[in-house]
Order: sequence, then C-alpha cells, then structure tokens
Amino acid sequence: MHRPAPTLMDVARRAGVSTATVSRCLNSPDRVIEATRSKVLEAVRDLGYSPNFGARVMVARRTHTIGAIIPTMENAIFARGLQAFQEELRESGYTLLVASSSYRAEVEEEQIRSLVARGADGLLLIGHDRDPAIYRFLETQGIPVLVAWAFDRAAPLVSVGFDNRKAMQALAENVIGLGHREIGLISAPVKSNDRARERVEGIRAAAQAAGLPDSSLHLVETDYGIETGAEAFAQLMGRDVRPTVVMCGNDVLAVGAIKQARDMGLDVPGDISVTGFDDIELASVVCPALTTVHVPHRAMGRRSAMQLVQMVEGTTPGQPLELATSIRMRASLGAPRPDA
Amino acid sequence: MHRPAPTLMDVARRAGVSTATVSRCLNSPDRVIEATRSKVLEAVRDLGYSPNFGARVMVARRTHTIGAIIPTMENAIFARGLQAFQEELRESGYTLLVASSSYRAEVEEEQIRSLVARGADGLLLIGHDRDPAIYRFLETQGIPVLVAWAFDRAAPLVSVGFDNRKAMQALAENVIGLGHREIGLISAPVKSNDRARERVEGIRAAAQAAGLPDSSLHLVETDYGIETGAEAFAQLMGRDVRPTVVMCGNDVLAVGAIKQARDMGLDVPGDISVTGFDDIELASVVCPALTTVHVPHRAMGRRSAMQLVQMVEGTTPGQPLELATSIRMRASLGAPRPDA
DNA sequence: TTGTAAGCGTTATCAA
DNA sequence: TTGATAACGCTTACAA
Repeated sequence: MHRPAPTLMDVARRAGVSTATVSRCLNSPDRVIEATRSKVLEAVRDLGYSPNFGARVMVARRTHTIGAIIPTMENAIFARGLQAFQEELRESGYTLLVASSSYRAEVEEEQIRSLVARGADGLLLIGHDRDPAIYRFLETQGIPVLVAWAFDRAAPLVSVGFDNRKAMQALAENVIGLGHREIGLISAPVKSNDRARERVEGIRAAAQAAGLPDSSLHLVETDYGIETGAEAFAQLMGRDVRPTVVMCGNDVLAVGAIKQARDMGLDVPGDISVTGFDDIELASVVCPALTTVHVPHRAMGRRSAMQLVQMVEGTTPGQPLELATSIRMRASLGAPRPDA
Repeated sequence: MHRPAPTLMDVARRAGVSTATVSRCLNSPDRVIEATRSKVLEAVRDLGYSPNFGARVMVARRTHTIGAIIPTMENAIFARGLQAFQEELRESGYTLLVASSSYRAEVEEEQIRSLVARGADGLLLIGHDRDPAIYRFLETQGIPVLVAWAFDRAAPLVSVGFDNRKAMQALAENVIGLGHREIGLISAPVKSNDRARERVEGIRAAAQAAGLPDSSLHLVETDYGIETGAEAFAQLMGRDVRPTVVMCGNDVLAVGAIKQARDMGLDVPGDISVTGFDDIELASVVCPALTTVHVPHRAMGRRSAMQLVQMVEGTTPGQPLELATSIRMRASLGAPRPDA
C-alpha cells in the first residue's frame, strides 16, 4: 500500500535503456526497433508499470477526459442519458468522470472547480441556471462546456436538449382538452432549476391560453422522491378545492402520487388523473401506466458526447441542438368525472 | 477555447510576488501576512486561476480521488449505493470518479488502468470475479481496492457487502416452503459475475436441502433489462413443464417477468409467482408488488466509503464487513395452485 | 515573511 | 535507432 509505483526511470533501468526509449515504446512503438521494444515491454510487465497521469498531462496539456456533473446519480433519468454519453465518449477515446451535486448549487460549483482542476478537457452540465461567476471562471479557463437536459438558444452556454416548457405545455393542453379545470401541480423546487421552472411555466401558459384563471392551478413544491411525491399528493387532496388532475414535474413524483392515491382509495384515473415527465421505466410499469412526456435520453446523451468532443477538439464552436419530445398517453390520464 | 489557462507564474507576476508565496497563500494561508494574501487572492480571482491538477499531484503524490467502476449506471441498484458512497467520500474530502464497464470484463480492465493512471488513491470494484492478472497489477501499483455488492471473506480483496448466496437461499427456502416444486430461474449471465452465480447457487442449495431433484430447476440466462426479463419469462412458460414460480436474479428481470405474465393473461401470483432481488423502487411500485430480497444499498455505499478512506489513509489494512439482507414479502409470491 | 531553486514523472527536441 | 536534456506547473526545503 505504501510501496511507490514504478516510474519510467525504473523501467528504463531494468531494460537497460533511456527513459526516452521507454516513452517511445509506449507511445510510438514503430519508432523503436523490435529487440529493444520487447525488452522494454517485458520490463513494463514485470514491474507492473503504469504511466503517471499527472506527469503525462502536464506535458501533453490534454487529458482526454470529460467531466459531467449531474444533480443526482440516484435517478434513472440522468443515469440512462449518462450511460449513453459515456458509451459515445469511450468510442471517441475519452474517459468520463462523473460527479453529482445532490441538487445543491454550491456543491455543483465545487465539483466544477474540482473537475477543471483535474484537467477535464470539457464539461457537461445540466440546465442553464447558475451563478454567472462560475461562467466567468469557465471562460477564463477556456474549457468548452455543454449544457444538456435543457434547450435555450439564448442562454450563455450551448445546449443539447429539449424545450422543457414547450414539452410540458403540450401535455397540459391535452389535459385541459380533456376537460380538466382544476389542476394540481407537484414540482421539484424551482430555485436554481430551470428545467423544473420551465415545466411549471409550460402548464401556466397552457392554462392561460385556455382562459383558465390563475386560481385553477394548485402548486406544491417538493424534493425529488417517491415518498415526497406521495406526501405532496396527500396535501393537494386535503385542500378545499380538489383538483381533478395532478400534473407532476417528473415521473418519480408522479409514481408517488399514484401510490398515495391507491392508499387513499382513490381510483386513477376515475377519481383523479395523474401525469409525469421523462418516461423512465417506472412510468410504464406502475399501475395504472403513467401518461407522461417522453424524453429521448439516450439520444441526448449520445449527441451531447459528439458535440462536446467536437468542441474540445476545436472542430466547431458548438452548435445548439434541440431534440423533440413526445407525449405518451397511458392509462393514468382520463377525462374528469362529469359530476365533479 | 485555446487560450492557455493561467498558471501560478501568471498569478505571481500579477501580484508582484514569487510563485512560492502564491502557493503558500493557497495551501497554508496563515503562513503569509494579510496584505500579501489579499493581493494574491485578488490576482487569483482576476485571472480565474485554478491550480493544475497534474502538477499538483506529481508533487503531492495524493489526489484525494477515489475511483469506482460499476457494471452500469443505468441501474437503480448501483446508482443508489454509489450516491451514498460519493456523499460519504465528499464528507471525508475525497472526490469520486465513476466509470462503467457495461458488464464487460475487458472494458472494466481498461477502466481500472485508466483510473489508476489518473492517480486514484483507491478503487471500488463490484464483485470478486476477474482476471488474476489485474489483481497483480493493482498489487504492484500499491493501490487499496475494496469490493462491494458481494461478500467473501476468502477472496483476495477485502469486501463490504452481503452474501448473495445466503440471501437468495433464504428466499428460495420460503418459496419452497409455500409448496412450489417446479421453479423457474431467470438469471443475469453468470460468466465473470459472481453475484449472479451465487444467487443461482443459493437456489440450488435450497432445492437440494428440500430434496428436490435438479430437474425441478429451470434456468434461463439473459442480459439485464425489463424487456429481456419478459422474453425469458415467455420462454420459461413455453416449456413442457411449467414452473409455478419464477425466481429472478434481480428486480428488473422480475418486473419484466411480471409484465410479460400480464400480457399473457396470467394472474400473479394466482397462476404464477414471481420474485426478485435488490428491492429497488420498481419492486414496490409494480403490480402486484414484488417479493424480493432487500439489500441495504445506501448503508453499503456509506460503509464502503468509510472503509476505503481508512485503507487509503493507512489507518487500517481493510476489514471485511458483511451486511445483512432481509426478505420483503409482497403480493407477487403466493402458494401454488393445489391442482397445478 | 518571502524568495530561490530543486525536484516530481513525462514527453519532445535535438544530437549523436 | 537511441540518448541527453529541457520543458510542463506546482510544492517545499532552505536561504535571505
């Protein structure tokens, strides 16, 4: 545990050559004669040599590493997209380093600095909402940054994602079209979370367009989780005016809502409709299956990786890419009871 | 994008001091007087300076980085434990780097080398099954390695986890106790996956102990996924002897099985019982709720982090820790039909 | 309290 | 084809 790792020098000594030759064997094997090469490679194996990354980076100025900071790993949404992101990166010869911020802005900032310090060649961030100071920092560091899971052509950073507002608005229009007039909303905290905020705004926009008064929207904010979704649902059901539908900011909250409805003996969608956002596996497994907005997570991950690699390699300045979402109509959404 | 990042030298020049002083300001601020310090810190801010990790590591020989390689990110099981792992690490001042191997041994090996090269102070691996050569490599590198999600006191590496075999055996005993005599098994591929293998063996052990012939076990191996679980289930149902229960190697496969049962018009557990392993959120959400083995993922993550930090800091040589699992009896498991 | 200078382990440029 | 040797950006004795 405390034995120092072998260095290039150790290998060179053992093989009876110079460090330069060892380095060449490893990096451009054809520039070295066969006999020397095999001698060196043998020494490498014997010693279990592995090049020191720090030293290598210091001289090469490139780490072939991409950093990603996501709000949480404990979340199928990011996990799936990230897996695709990493697969694509790997194919381009890059390694992915992941950190999670637990949805806390100050932790995210710390992680950004940490990944930059570690020499990440590029960064993937989720959403646009953050302290401008951090953008200035990234600017001076000259590190390409891509935003995913959101799309905003006007934002300071290039994004590959979808329009959260538009997507949720489309779903809300459907909901209102079915005749719902009192709409419950369960949202993740909107502070420093543009995705959550935009989704709520999408619903507002749809309501306004349909001529519904502001009072017909009943909002509860809560942390991400099945349990918290259930609690928020119970809270909504306890209010004076009961909504006929509960639209949730994501599938996990929605599943919590459905669970709570079951526990309260309410029929979904007979007594109350529920919708989600993301279309993770949970959505099609829960009973009744969840009506939700389908997000092309894997495509977003892959495209983000391609885009970011291009930015890092200087081929392009970074092009915003908007992906389409679609609505998955499933059993959890129905028309409100006529007598309600 | 191509502007070189500011160096310690740049900061020193701007603040009109030596590089040593700048370094001291950053690392031991009390060894420098207030006036100088503020001058330096101002220059740091102006320039958006961030220390070069490579250079720093080269001299400090410590990265305060822990690497983890998991089979996949797209999986609530690892995600939850890993989130806890990272939270605990953060509290101890370590950064987590995650890589995923897509369940491929050769990719895992590549990732191990990559993380080692990046100067990870310690490594977290999943399960014990891998090429001995890689253990030799880790040995020569002198890097502490901890195995999680499995427990085996006899294995070459210290593990923090649970006994997959014992856990599954306990569940199987329950199943057999209910009267099941023909048991379907859906397992992840057991090649280089000791967890999967041990779970199957647990069932075998229980069957043998109950005097069931080997022929009463009907095994299908398939990749991880809801869809693949569904296909495997359909395959089992198509065989000459229909099992009365299908035990799955994990919850995701089990949910696929339940889904397929529904699609085939089979009642669970009336016509066929289904069990899982892991107790992820999916398990309690699916209808009917899934009987499964509860694994203390978060605790495992936290304890692994604590253990690994201790190993890295040389406080202890690493102590194996076995965590207890328990059985969650839910609606998906019942007694077989008497007439079956 | 601050500055000077010697490494840390690589890679790359020259010469040999 | 190979070997010296000078960077790379930082920390840390040691000197001042």
